[in-house]
Amino acid sequence: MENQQKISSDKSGSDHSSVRSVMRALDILALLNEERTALNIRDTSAETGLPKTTVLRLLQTLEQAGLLWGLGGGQYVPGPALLRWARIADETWMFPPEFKDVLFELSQTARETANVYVRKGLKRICIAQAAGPQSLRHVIKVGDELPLWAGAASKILLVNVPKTFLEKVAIDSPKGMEHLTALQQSISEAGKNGWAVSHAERDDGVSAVAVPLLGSDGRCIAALSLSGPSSRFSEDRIAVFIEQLKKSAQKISAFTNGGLRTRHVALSNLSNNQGDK
Amino acid sequence: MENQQKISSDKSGSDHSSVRSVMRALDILALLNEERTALNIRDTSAETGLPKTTVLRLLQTLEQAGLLWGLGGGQYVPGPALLRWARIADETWMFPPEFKDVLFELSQTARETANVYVRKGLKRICIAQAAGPQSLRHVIKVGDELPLWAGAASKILLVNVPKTFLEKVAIDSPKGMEHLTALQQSISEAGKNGWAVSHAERDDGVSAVAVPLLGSDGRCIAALSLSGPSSRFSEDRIAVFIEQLKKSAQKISAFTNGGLRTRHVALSNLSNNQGDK
DNA sequence: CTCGGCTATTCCACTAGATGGAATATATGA
DNA sequence: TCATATATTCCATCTAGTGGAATAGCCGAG
Repeated sequence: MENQQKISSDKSGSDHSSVRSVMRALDILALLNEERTALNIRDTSAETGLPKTTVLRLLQTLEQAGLLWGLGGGQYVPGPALLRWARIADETWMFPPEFKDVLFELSQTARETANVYVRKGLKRICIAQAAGPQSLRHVIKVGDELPLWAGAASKILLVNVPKTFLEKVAIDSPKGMEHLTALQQSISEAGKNGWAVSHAERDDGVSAVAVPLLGSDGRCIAALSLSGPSSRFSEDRIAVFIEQLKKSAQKISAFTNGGLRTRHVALSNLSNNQGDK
Repeated sequence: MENQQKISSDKSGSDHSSVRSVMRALDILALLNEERTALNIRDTSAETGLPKTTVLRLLQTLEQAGLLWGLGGGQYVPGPALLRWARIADETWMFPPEFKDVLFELSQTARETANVYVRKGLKRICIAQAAGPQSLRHVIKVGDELPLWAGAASKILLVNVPKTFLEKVAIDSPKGMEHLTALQQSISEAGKNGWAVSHAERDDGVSAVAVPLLGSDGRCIAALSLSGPSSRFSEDRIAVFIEQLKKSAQKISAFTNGGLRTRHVALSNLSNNQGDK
């Protein structure tokens, strides 16, 4: 469970067009995770709501592409082509070692999980993380997509976006449009304070604190957050977290010259995909 | 160049069906590699032969899925969803550390690149490798797909496959069906000897030696090879290589109990996807 | 060994939806 | 400013993906 990330359900700003079969195929692929490492036709069909015939065809296609490896008997496991993508992903999204160091250090001193998120359409995506040392910890993995309508990091990422976009975010939330005012409220606070907190907004019992990572132009390019069980996020600890986060953010800005970048693209270029032109 | 790996051109045994648009989308994605980390419409259109309109739509679809990240202005770079794939790939295709150790050791003592290949349809795929120490070396990356009609490793992987399958392999080669007899010849030799060599079969100036990795049932589940410039593959060095390869293969068999496996699937299960039932 | 239930796989008529040519907008540079 | 090259939108056409139904294949129970 937990994996409700049907990609195609991403009714984002530019949801039009998009080749259906491709989306479907990728949705199927997205069912895989660390626990679920094999797909069969019946379950896949049930989980996607697609007719078995269609599922079969798509699975076969993915197999031919090497993304899945068919074991026969309707069993499909992650295929070797993924290794190629892994290489490219690691290559492209490789951050300077200092970056990881700072993240790790932060997770250790705060004793909570540290994450970095960027905004993408109506989602935020975890692009880096360091797990906290405690056995009860918040687990988010690199590459995971989370909604933008909840969480401390979201508030940071939404500072200064046009209202039209906020409306889309609100619609995406369970409460729908009613969520808009609350959203605006907390975002403007985040903008004023330079940090944001959240308690059980998406998951029960999970709290988080986040601060922005700023580019050289002063614009927010990503959010740095600490998250864990609400029981460990008391008022005073949060104050401490904020200081630690700010310190870490500063360190990162320092060695990146305000230009956190992937292997080939400055991250600041990436924040322009909202649906606004 | 070098990257002629149009996935859809894989007219393998079960080439039927396959959703075209999915294949096309993945073909486009496959244009990316470590050098080429951005796609625009014109080039992509030219390289795939697809009309620009179609390319645009597919790129947008891939963007929505998070596999590409649109920078605007027709520029697309690898997206964060790849990170998720990378995680799954690493998780699934993780081999025991000893395996890598043996590979590395082999590459150092032989001073050539060591690779492990498995067969998949009409291709062989590199699933592990350790680069040789010399500056002039043969470079194959994990995840790369190579043809089955050439190379020492191919011969090893094709021992004991039905003739009908060999015919398909031959057809896949540049020489077509004429290649069949030569293929059968070298394969039967490989079967007898327990090793195989190749000189400039696919790339000019590249030679290789390969031996099988055997499963507990004695069946070949993968090929272990050393490859490099032909100038360093003289008769006597080859003899040495064979010994080193055999020794390494034995070590691997030892700690894997003849059951080299990915995280969730024994590799021996994977060799059944040929087109034979 | 056979039957019953379950799942994968093949078949095929239908039409949703992908396609791509042409027109338009946008950026770049002279 | 115009010229050129590229991205992007539009829409009539008809391919090719779809999914319901029928078949084949696989256990496990009786």
